[in-house]
Amino acid sequence: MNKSRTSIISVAREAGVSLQTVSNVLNFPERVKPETAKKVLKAIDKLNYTPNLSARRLRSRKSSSIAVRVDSNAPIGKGSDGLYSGYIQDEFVYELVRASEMRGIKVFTYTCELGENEVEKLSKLMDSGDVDGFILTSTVEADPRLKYLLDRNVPFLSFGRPWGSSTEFANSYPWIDVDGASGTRDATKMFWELGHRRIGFLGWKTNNSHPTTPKSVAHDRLLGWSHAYSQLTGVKTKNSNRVMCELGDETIASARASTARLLARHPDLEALVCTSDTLALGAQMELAHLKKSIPVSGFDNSPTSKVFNFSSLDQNISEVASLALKVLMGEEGNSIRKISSPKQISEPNLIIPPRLVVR
Amino acid sequence: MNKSRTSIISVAREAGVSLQTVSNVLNFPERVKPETAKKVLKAIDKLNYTPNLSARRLRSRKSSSIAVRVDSNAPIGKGSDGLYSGYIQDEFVYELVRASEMRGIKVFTYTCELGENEVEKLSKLMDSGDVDGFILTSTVEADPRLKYLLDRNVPFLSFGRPWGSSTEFANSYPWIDVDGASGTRDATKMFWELGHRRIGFLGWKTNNSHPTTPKSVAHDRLLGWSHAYSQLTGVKTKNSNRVMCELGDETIASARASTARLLARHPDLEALVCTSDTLALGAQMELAHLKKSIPVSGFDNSPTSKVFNFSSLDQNISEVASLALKVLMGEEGNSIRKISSPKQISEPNLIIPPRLVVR
DNA sequence: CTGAAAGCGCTTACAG
DNA sequence: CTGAAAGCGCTTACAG
Repeated sequence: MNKSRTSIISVAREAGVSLQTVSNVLNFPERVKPETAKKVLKAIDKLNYTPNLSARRLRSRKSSSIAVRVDSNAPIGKGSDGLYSGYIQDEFVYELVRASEMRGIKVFTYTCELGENEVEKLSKLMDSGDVDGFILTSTVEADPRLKYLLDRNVPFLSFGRPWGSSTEFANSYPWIDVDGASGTRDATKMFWELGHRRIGFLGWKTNNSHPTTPKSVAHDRLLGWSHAYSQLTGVKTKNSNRVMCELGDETIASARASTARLLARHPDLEALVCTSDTLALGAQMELAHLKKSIPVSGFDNSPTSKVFNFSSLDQNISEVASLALKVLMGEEGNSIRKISSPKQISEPNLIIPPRLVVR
Repeated sequence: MNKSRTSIISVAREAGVSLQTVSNVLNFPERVKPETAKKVLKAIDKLNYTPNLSARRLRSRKSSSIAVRVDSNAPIGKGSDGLYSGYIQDEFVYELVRASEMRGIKVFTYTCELGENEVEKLSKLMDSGDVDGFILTSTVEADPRLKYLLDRNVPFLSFGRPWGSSTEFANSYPWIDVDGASGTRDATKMFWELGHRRIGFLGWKTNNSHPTTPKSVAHDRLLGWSHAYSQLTGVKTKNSNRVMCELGDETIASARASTARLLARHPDLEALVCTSDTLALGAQMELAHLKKSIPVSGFDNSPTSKVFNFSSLDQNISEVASLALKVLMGEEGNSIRKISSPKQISEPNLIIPPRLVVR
């Protein structure tokens, strides 16, 4: 275990240079003459030297670390509104850790159970010097985390846009999100191009009465189908679409009931765009039960969609994760930059279209 | 942002004591007179002081942190043998982080894609002083991680016992696991007590020809049903059980085919114990297709089992996680202890029986 | 039980 | 481009 004794001093001695030169090779290679650097790197390799990151963090006053919350999938209806499946959440954490490794930063995880004060946890993580910023998921309107982070000018990014406009933070913080409308639009067009003409929609309940700007994930995905279908059929009346659409809960049972109702009204239905893989599975089951064979599409491209072989929309979580870090850290490098003026965020770039996977 | 300037010095000044006393209050409260401690705590509270953990780690030479790998669920057949579902893996990470918070330690996450050298990553994490130990999942025979960790005397624990006996590490490292046999036994007994007499089994393929000691997760769960059913029926011949059993892959399609074959041979089947929730779902679907109504049970108590309303076996991941830390850190405290003699591990305590959830 | 000093291993000014 | 000094904020010996 003499490795733990290998410090920058031994490397400097081995290479015949000063401590500072070794430090420069590690942190500012461009400041060091190539041949000197080579000597140092050789010594590092020979001694199998790894910098002590606590010392580095203490002195440099930056942790090169971020924190992300991990949630349990055990309770049904987790997260802000129970709409995001655990699959996406867990993939996001994985891709975030992966992207962070490529950027040379570390990811701390923390949890927050019902009733716990998450702001206090964020605050401790910051004040202890362990993290330089946060990645938020499942934000809600007037989220106390947003207020805390904005007030203290703590760098962060939210995966998920601010829905609703009543919140004071509506467009004042950095976020990245997946373009739900673009996804259901693509699915609708795909079915149309395959020759299907009666294309229905299965979605989640939403309280909004069809304004043009989406007010929730549920509404966003509904609008994608609605607009695309109106455009394709040339029928502009909202109601004509509405009757080909059923909204319910994120459960198999709800999806089956919705599908049954939809087919009762429209026995000539030819395809079904669904807001989630769960709903698509429910629809597929009900269709099988009714001996009908029409294609369905889901959302998330989860293992479920692969196993049950229906088309789905891949959220490109890997790209979302690396873009998240780009917002936090800039084009490259491994420093989390202070966000002094959130208004600089170029929002149009932060809505990622999902990728249609046809099956 | 003057909070970042709040150091132990300001606290000491505020409380009118020396630095060391403040440090003692934080780390060894028993060494400090109660009234002194009270003064100090008051000052800490007033100044909203949070210790700088990098400084603490640097000086004390311990990180009070562990690392765990996070995996993607995107590829089908992930992990060592594709048997553990992503659900359990992700729940385990969540529960581990949760348990760690209660112990006052932090959890770093890292990833490892195919072809990457995981040992190198472990080594960097240790040598940088960022972690004191590891939690391993999905270990395989002759796992290079085991060799590295054992050789270097790095504290670690594996979630998952060492299957197979050919490995040189077979019983020489600390692990914790779920008792698969106990689970399928309980499910079998439950069906028996409900009055069912012809209880079949759906499992994963296994290469082992029924020795008495289980050689894999697949085999372990098979034996649980097999032994319990023999005992209940009084029939000791292995073959009589064997014919009520079908083994295949962890897919819906395989489960449906197995179920169809089983029912063809045994039209009088009354219940079906399955090795996983996926298999149970497949069985349930095939049974519905054949208009049969017999109960099935699965394994993991995943959301799938809840949604499709069949009995399942909860792996008690929360308990597994806190026991994992107990192995690493002892009964209480927040220090990861060096494992000098692995033989001390009391293995019988490390197999956790799953909890049968009847639906 | 409490205090003054040393030092963990780096990086950051500051000189040359 | 390189070097000698200072110091990040703690905890750990070591005295009293």
